[in-house]
Amino acid sequence: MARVAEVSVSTVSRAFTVPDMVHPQTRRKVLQAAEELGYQPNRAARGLVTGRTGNIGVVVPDVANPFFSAVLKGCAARARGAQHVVFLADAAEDPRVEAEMVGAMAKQVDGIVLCSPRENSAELHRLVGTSPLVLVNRVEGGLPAVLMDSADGVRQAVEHLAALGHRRIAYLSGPAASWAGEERLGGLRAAAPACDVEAVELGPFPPTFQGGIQATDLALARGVTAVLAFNDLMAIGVLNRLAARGVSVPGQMSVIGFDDIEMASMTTEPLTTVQMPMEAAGRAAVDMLLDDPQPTTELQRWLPTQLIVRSTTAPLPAAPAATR
Amino acid sequence: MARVAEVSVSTVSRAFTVPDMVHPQTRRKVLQAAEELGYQPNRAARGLVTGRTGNIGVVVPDVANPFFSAVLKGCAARARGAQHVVFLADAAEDPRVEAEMVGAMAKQVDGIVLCSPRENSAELHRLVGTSPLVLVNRVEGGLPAVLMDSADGVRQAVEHLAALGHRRIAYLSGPAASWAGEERLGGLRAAAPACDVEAVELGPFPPTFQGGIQATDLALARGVTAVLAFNDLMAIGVLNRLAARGVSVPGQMSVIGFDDIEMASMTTEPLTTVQMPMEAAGRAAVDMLLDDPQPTTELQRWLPTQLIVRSTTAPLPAAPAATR
DNA sequence: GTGAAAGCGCTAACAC
DNA sequence: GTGTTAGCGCTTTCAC
Repeated sequence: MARVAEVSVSTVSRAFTVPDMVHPQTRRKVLQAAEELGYQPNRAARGLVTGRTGNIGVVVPDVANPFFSAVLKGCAARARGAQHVVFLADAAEDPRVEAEMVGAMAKQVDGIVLCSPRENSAELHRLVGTSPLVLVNRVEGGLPAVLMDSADGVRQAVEHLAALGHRRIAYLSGPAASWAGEERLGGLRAAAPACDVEAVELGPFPPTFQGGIQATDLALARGVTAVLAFNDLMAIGVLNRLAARGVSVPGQMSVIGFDDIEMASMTTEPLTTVQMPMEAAGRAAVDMLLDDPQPTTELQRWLPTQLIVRSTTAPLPAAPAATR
Repeated sequence: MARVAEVSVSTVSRAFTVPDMVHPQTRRKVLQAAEELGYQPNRAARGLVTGRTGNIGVVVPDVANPFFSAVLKGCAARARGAQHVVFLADAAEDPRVEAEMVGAMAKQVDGIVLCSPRENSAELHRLVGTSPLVLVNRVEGGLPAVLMDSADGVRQAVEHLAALGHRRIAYLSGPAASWAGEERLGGLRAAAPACDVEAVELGPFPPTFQGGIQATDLALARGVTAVLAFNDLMAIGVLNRLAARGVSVPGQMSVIGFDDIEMASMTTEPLTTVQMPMEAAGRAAVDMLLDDPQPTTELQRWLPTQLIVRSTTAPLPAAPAATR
């Protein structure tokens, strides 16, 4: 390459890294030679000497889960904008694999985004030594993190239902160990009394379609007029089971989900849901990893959630006029 | 590291790459020191000298699309099994980005899996020089590829409908440029006459929920008794529109989708669909990239598709007994 | 079985 | 502005 362009290797290097430092004419010569040869600087070799690889790692529990693939998409988009490539690790929901993958990527990336890590506190802190880390959807000690304000989402949902006249609603919780789940529960316990509604906490249930089915019968037995599910998948299960049991939505029962996976708006009854900004979270995480020159910046970045009202929520027929 | 273990760097290297070549006792010493220091060989540096990076690249048009995230998951799983890590590129449905990403990854990977590449033939062949390539869901010149037998899937679907007594069915085509679409059309044109059914080709439509809505009215106007949609997303749109227009499924109209994205089985009417082995395709692609010592192996790997019959297809009420 | 030395492709001083 | 040189962390001859 250097030979073809008739310059030294350093000039080639400079032409790519600090273009203003080489004579415009020389630069042209180099770039043209590169074009002909299809030459591109070897990023791995570059990383070896600069210490910066131009790669960022992303670890998710399951790529096929739309929640995580959305985060991943956000990461990929921002990484590309910053001329970085992303290293993906699918941890298959296994904490050990998670740690192992972080190790494997560590030396090859400038930082790692860990989505909803399943590992325990100690293990997590051990990994920090390996490579800069940013957590998504989990808080842990003093580690930088991107969080979504689930608690506020719950508040919005509860206020919405209360305004519609509902006075007794069920919350269907997801996995017990989930950080987001804790947050939501907290939000619920704060919002319910404030809105003068009674919250019936049910669960934990698996955060799946089946979990929703299972939860529905319990909710029905408790005489609530509205249901707030841990996520959209569960909410869709609820919708299904309610239909099967002849309960009309939103006539007899209002239903709200969480996450807003795309398909939730496509069911026969478009689902009222609390939207989680997953792509934005991915982007924010990469941002924190990359343009954080001074580590004194805010350690946690909170992203707002937003209630999207669709056709599965409606006023209670017997509800008094909203004058109050 | 070498100092801590009190051996030379070469011995450390050997302890990791050719363990049998070092004295068991020395090996223990090295491994133990590595454990203490949390040392792991730098894969990038290793790649520099061996020429093998231990990375494989995967580029998809859109990670958030469940079809591609499934393929990606397959790739990631197999890569991990082969001690490789995957480089992900989300091309954002843009052919130029696709090419650019291939270039960026080329020197850093042992091979690249290109999923449903949007680029033209010439560009694709140009990229081959950069790095070993395996295509998924597209055939192109003499390039190695993993394909799913869509044509056969259509045959199964048509046979199924024919056996149920349907004699006039609509096929809702997706994007005109899609290779898989061409395949399916071919399968349709072969299977329909053979099964004595009349196929009404409609479209192209966008391969989305909306596309399905749009297509439904056309299909209804053509007096068909069954519909075969380009993919599940469209099929769900169809289901929706049919419900809105008061057409009962499967009573008055049978509906079949393609892909089997997970959610298709969760709608109120679980969708009959032709299942595409997306994860398997990802695994196969990585296999072809990695354990292909002799490039004379089969160039194309065909994966079977399978019709999953669920509740959106049923016999035509007026259907004659299947004696014929 | 182990060490010394060369070199993978690149960047970063340091000269000129 | 440009060339020379050292060296990033590793593997791989080639000695011993």
